[in-house]
Amino acid sequence: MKMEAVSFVHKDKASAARKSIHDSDTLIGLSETFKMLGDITRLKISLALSRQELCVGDIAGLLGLTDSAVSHQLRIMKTMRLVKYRKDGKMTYYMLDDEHIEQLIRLGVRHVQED
Amino acid sequence: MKMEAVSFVHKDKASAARKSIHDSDTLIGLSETFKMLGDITRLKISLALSRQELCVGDIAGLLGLTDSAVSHQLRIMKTMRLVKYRKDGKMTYYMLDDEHIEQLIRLGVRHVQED
DNA sequence: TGCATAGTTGAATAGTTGTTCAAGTGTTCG
DNA sequence: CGAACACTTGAACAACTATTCAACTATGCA
Repeated sequence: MKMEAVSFVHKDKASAARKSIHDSDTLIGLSETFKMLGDITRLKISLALSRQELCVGDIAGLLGLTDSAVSHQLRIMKTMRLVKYRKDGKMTYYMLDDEHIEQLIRLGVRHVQED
Repeated sequence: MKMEAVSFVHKDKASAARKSIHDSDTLIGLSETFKMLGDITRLKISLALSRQELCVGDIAGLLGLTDSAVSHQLRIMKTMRLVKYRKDGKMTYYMLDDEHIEQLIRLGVRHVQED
């Protein structure tokens, strides 16, 4: 017989756990940041830009993708503030927008390579 | 006139960038790790488990999901080594498998909350 | 043994996402 | 101006993925 819609086996643990979960906005931002790095193309782009700015064509050549595919991803990464850009004549140079991204990748590498 | 299939505007920068890109296995592992945290349900589960172990039903109750949905995600997280578990009678208690995950989330929060 | 509880699993479905292709913008240079 | 270059954009398609539902296993308890 259930007296409530949601029954917990461990009410105490559950309420402690609830405190660990951030507000909805932070949560959505967090998952979107991880989603950005969860795609292998965007991850490669992030790594390629970790040492220097690059133009779209160079990224495409480097990763074996079309300019269009790269441009689409860069647009997403731009709106998510992973990259910023500067224009110089015909060229658009992209660079990482945030030092956290590099730290996230470095920490991720440790997770993957240990064990 | 193109003399090669792939032409770079900046050959020097491109070759420098190439060095920043990890081997294929690391890259795949990395993107899969980020993909795990990129889903908001798995992210919430990770956060819920960041302070204590929980059973499937409590996670489901906490997050407003069915046991089944949680179980499916936990299976994926288990194979990706994000969580481990112990069985005690009817119950299965899940916990985080790696301290890197918590660090990744903390770093991600900084990225999201700082402008 | 029988029944409730706790969780797992497989199939199906609905939604999301990454790439491609074709067409477009804006800039440089002769 | 006109052609070439360096992207950008929108639509369409294929692939992937998260949840649901129903059926199933396994344990505990009366």
